[in-house]
Amino acid sequence: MQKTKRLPLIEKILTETLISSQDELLRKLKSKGISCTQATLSRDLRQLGVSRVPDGSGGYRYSLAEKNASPAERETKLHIISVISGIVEAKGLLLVKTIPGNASATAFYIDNAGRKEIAGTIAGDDTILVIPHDGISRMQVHTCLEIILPGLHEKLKKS
Amino acid sequence: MQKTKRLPLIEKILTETLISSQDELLRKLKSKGISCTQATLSRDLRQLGVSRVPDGSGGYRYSLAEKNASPAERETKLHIISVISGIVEAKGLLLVKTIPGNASATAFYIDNAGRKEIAGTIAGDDTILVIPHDGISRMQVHTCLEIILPGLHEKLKKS
DNA sequence: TTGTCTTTTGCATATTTATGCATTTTTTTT
DNA sequence: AAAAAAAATGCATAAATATGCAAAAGACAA
Repeated sequence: MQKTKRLPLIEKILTETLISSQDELLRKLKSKGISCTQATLSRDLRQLGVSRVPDGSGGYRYSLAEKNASPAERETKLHIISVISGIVEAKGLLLVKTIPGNASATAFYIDNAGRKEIAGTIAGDDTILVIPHDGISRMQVHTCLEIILPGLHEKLKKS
Repeated sequence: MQKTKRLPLIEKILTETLISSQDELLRKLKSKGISCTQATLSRDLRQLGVSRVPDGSGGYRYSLAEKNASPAERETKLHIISVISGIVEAKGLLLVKTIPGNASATAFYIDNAGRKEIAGTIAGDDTILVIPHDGISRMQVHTCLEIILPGLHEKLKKS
């Protein structure tokens, strides 16, 4: 399944390059070894929350919401990612492990992302319990976290 | 020419209502007495810098850049508008009059809008000189200012 | 493993959005 | 005021994007 590779790559491309159509993105992806159809991209972009904004000179560009985020916010995100040591699943819930003392800041960050997939979080000292809403699948939670904190899924401990 | 009424109305509608397609916006406009075609709307939205963003539940919505702006920023805009007493044209340039002492803050605001139509501004105590780039028509400058500070054109002193 | 259920994906196509061109309206110049 | 230039707009259509449906791939439980 390509999606777990594709989404992060799309995010990366969008931050590094000026993309103005899905076909253009499609070609960029292919040149990096990932190929799919425009239909799939359309769905990916929606899932990633990517918006299409006028570029001010007659064209359009695709833009990650982050672009509008302040440098401080981007900083925070990187910090949060660096502080997470692993993810494990148990009882249909998700446990995010951080280095000691960082759980509550991380939980706060996740809460504030405002994703409707997540009902809430409970943080100890180095562990966060992420509670998904009813009807949200494990897969949806993963994708959701991947959107909030790209690259996170690589820290998933398989059971 | 409807455009001077249409653009501000579009902005108003977008801040008040959730719009998810140009046709929907078209109908809303018609219900408020302004009618045009989808083609015109497409051009308007581009000019206003309106972007189309995933709404997080499978659909899309049109969003003014402002939506992403902080409340403080919106506050500032309202304040700036309230402080402008009039606009006059002279020698192909634009003079914006403010209440005394407010010119430089206003000029700063205009500069920071980052519009390419405007080369720069010079502020005194209660007057700002707005200098458009070569090749930018009076009309373009007006529209540009209308985008930065909606409602402004009503303060234009006819010559 | 086998069958069941969920997710991902492509294909074909519907829907939506953008645009070239011609026309009308507005602005600017003479 | 008349002529010339620029801008706005609609129409028809091109281009881009989204989506229903079916097939394939993967996850999961028994």
